[in-house]
Amino acid sequence: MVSDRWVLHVDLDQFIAAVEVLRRPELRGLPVVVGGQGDPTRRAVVATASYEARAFGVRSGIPLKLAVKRCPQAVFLPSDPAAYTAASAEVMAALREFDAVVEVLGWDEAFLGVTTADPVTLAREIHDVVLDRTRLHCSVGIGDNKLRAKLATDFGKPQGVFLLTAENWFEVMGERPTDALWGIGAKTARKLTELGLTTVADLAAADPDTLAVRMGPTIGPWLRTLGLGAGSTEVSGEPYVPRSHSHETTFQENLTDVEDMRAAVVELTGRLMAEVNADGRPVIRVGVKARFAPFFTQTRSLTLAGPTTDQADIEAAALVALERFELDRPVRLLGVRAEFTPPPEGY
DNA sequence: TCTGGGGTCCTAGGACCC
DNA sequence: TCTGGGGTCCTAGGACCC
Repeated sequence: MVSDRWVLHVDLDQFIAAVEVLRRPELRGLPVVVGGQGDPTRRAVVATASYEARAFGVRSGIPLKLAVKRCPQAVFLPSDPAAYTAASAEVMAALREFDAVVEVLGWDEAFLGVTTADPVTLAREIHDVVLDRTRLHCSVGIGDNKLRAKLATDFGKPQGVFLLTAENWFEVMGERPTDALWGIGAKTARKLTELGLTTVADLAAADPDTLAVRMGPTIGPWLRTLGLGAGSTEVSGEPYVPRSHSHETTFQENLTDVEDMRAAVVELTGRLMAEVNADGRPVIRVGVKARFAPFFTQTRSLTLAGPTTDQADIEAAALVALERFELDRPVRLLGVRAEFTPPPEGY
């Protein structure tokens, strides 16, 4: 019999830009670029660009300095995480109105595990309810597993619905490059090309043992399952248990004075402790990240003598890690990370 | 043009122990 | 004498995602 269980992937359209336009209606229809402090002369990258700005080649992740070159008339706005968190909560509340298991993936996306004979109609209802409750548009991907649902969403954008299953997998995805898959980026795609695997269909037909030798015993065979469109169907509504927290900052001017670096690490640790204390779980490991000029990143980390939430212990560990770098080079970024004890099995 | 910030998971080498 | 094998922990780095 045909199962009526489906995975839906809901993804808000240009979420951050859309939230900004909601509170500044005069910006509707204009190229809007959100990122950093909203100052395109500073070191920062684009968080989200409106569709109007994307038409000029402005995309997430590019430096603001490049964005302003490509689209000088764009409106640049500072990133306001609190506003996006609040809007996200409204979206997730709207999704929970449905008879579905909701697994939140980020500010602007979630999986829904549903049972229905008509997933397309349900997907349209989800769009309409989210729009009604939040005035934000979304797209919905429908799949017979999470991977296919996630990939389907992009074909539905904007404001659309797309269905991707075992039935149409190779028709839709077969001739696309491997990095169209969720989990394959530029580096892996290049390695696969060296193995003669350029398309999703190539990857699906590849020898798992060859992949294991070249890509690793776990990742190699897993890559082939991606090519086949296989994936988990388990949508979990369990509350998320973070494995770590971190804070990092890129300096507008590189630091060269070690005392300034120590002060930055102490400041970052202080901010980190606010979240550690909010979580109330002990820290077992502390790491420091340094990015040296021109753009070279290293990490140093250490396991604490025992699990602790003591700020002095954690700060001391961060400073020990900092001293393990060669600090006679200009530093453009410092970060501090705290790792918690792993959650018990089942999370 | 000069490259953010917050995360997750995997790999691999060396230390250490039996 | 110059040589094992397995298991686990620690650490650094890589890749990916939003």
